[in-house]
Amino acid sequence: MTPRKPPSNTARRNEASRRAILTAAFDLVQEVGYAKLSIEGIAARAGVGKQTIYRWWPSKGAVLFDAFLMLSEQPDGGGAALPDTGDLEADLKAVLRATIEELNDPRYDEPMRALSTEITHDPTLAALYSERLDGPMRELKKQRLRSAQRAGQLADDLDLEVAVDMIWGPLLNRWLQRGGPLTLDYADSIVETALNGLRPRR
Amino acid sequence: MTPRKPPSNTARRNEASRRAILTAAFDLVQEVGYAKLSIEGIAARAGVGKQTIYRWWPSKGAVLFDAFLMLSEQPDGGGAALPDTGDLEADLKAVLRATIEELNDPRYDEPMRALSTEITHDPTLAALYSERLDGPMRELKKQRLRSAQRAGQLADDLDLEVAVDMIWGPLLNRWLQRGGPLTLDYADSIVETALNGLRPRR
DNA sequence: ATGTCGAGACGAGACGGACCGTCTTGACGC
DNA sequence: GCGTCAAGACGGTCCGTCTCGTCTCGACAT
Repeated sequence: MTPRKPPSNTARRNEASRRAILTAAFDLVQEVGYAKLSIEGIAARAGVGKQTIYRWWPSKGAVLFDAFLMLSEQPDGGGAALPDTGDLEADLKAVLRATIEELNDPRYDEPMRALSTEITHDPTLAALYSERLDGPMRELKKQRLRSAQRAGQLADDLDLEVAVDMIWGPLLNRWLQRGGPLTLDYADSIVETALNGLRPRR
Repeated sequence: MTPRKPPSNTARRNEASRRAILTAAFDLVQEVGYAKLSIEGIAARAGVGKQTIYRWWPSKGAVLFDAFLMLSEQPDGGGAALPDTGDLEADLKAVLRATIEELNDPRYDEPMRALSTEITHDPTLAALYSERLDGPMRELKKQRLRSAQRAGQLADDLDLEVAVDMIWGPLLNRWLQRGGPLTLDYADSIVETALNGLRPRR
């Protein structure tokens, strides 16, 4: 029984193949849709042997995840902060509007749906996503809310985890479940309603 | 060229087979998971020919949808209303807690995730879901909120569509994306925060 | 009423094709 | 020489279509 090391020997790894695979996966899922995305298709599109994919990734979802990871690490040097003009409501509306436009962009819609689906059905991938992709972005959101909280614009005893869910949850849920059109007005309504609450204010 | 009627000839349809297929689909997806759910498996489990499934349903998702439809139409005579004791906050907490316990129930978790995934990737199925399953439930929610609105417990100019999203969206999104544990405390926090808003109240 | 008959739905499963995940080959680079 | 690489063969599963022989049903004639 050979011990068979885990595939952590990343030294000899071909970086060009890795990038080609991730790019092919992202492009393919957008073109053919989640249901018809296959490892064979990714390998063919990337000009790569199937074994090269199976050697380095445990599942289709893991490939997709790394594709997103590559895109998210690409821009500047790390995490740009959310806008902080002092006007919390305007800042949140701007961010939510941008999110909506990204979700409505056909280049990202299908790939993100695919990743969401993999996360839905794979707790391991979900943990990875929570740590590497959603986590940092979520931290930025909480940071912006904390700033507002210090300025007295948010309740002192507010649970920021819940607050983030209250603002982005409705949006993401409507998008994933196709519960209605994602319009800019909708973004504004969410922000206003979240900030003011459902009860009458006088 | 024979006119060949559309398959609306439901008269000759075998009701026993239909029920066996839907039951098998629901049970199987729970046992083997969404990824390994196959038409062949459903047919075998139901003791039915594959063609009988392909004859009446256009996709695996449609079968799953009908399985949920059968379960939802099973209980009493239609739509039981949401509790209305006059205490909106308590009523909403009770409903959300019940929802959480259902989402945490392993008998329903996997099947509902599967249906959600199909909806995510199939707009036709999403429309059907919105009309036949989510729609009626959503109507009950709005009805309860309207009652509270008339009692002056909710803002007069509140958009009830947005309000429903604000209350149930965060919960469903956290569940689907595995963004954290679904606890009863979380349900309470959502309700309280949604009602009061993020801003300080004085 | 009773018998005949055609149309469909039915269970079963054969069929070609797509993709799975593993394994083998020979070339290349460290 | 050893591990990765591209390429692709391999057995297996499931796809969606199709072909069987059986059955149930309704229409029509007797």
